[in-house]
This record gives sequence, C-alpha cells and structure tokens, in this order.
Amino acid sequence: MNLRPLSRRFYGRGASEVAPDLIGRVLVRDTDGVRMVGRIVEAEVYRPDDPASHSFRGPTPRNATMFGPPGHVYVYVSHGIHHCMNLTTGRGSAVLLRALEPIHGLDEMARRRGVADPRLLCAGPGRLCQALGVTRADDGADLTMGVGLWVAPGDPVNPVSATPRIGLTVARDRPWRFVDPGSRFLSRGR
DNA sequence: AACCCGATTTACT
DNA sequence: GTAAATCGGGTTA
Repeated sequence: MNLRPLSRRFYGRGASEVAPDLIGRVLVRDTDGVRMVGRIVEAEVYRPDDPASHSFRGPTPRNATMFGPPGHVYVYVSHGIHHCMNLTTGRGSAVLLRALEPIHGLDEMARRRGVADPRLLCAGPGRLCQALGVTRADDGADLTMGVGLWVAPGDPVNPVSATPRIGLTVARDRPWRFVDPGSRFLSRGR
C-alpha cells in the first residue's frame, strides 16, 4: 500500500471539497516507535461562515491553527476531557475526523483505549484521538512531511453519503458529515 | 434510542 | 464569573 503523504494542494481546496474526498483514504500515525494505520470512514466540514465552527468568531489562541496554511492538524480539547482532530484546509476551514476503520496497530490502539473491540477503537472523534495518542501537543503539526501523522492516498470511496453533523446545537441542518455508507466502523449506525 | 452526567477547558461578560 | 462545549460511558427501556 502506498503510504506517502498527500500534498498541500490536496488540502488547499477547502473543507467542502476535501471532506468527501477523505473517505476511504488512510491515516498514518507514527509515535513511540510504533505505527498505527486506519481507513477514514467518517468526516465533517467546518468553515468560517458556519456558526458551529470554532473559526466562526475569528482567531483565538485555541483555533489559531485553523487560520494557518492548509495541510496541518488542528487538535482541540473537547469538554475538558477528550481530544478531537481536524485537518486544516485553508482560510479558517477544516475537516473533523470522526471515525476510522482500524487497519494496522490494533494492539497499540487497544492498549491506549483500554478496550479490545475493534469497532470501539476509533468510532468517535475522542476515541480516535485516544487510540492514536493524538493530543494538543500535536496541534499545528504539518501533514505533508510524512513524519508523525499524515494521510496517504488509500482508495477513495464513491459515492460517499452526506448527513447532518453530530453533536451540534446550531447549524444542525447542513449535510456536512460524510461517511462510507458500507462501513461498520462509524461513530453511529453500527 | 434516549437520557443523564462527569469533567474541565475555552471564550466571553 | 459563567455558560457552553465538534464527547464518551453507563443506565434505562
């Protein structure tokens, strides 16, 4: 399998283009001398014109990475406990990774998660980050270098399906969640 | 599936 | 100070 990192150009198209194109591609995580790999099956769009987005009210210390160049990781702390991971796509937009199908390094993911069921390792944005050991320390990392964390080509899924996003209290109507409709590893719908 | 609730960071007043 | 938060786990049904 080709595990070379996707280019800056891939991310620079904006979140609405990038999110559906990420489904079926492969996330690679190298940390502590181990490699973990997962297939992206669920992702959501967040944009600066979107009341649900952290970037909606402009730059703050937390969301600074969203306003930087495309192709970096934006990691934030959710509810003070969990970490969630986005891929920046330029001009205040990003794509939230919500679920992976674990492909490689399941033992390592299970150890970090404290559960063994493959379906519970990466089904949810907080679970995914816990499984891969992604924290706020990774915020701002460059995804195009092939070091630490990146996305490789994989096999893009089409068609993907679009649904409303999950866990929001505003802008709930926008169909900006994209999933692999055949996957059994989604955060909802198993 | 629905609800409840812990835990704490963040942004805003 | 305070309210809201891109959540997860457990309980109830």
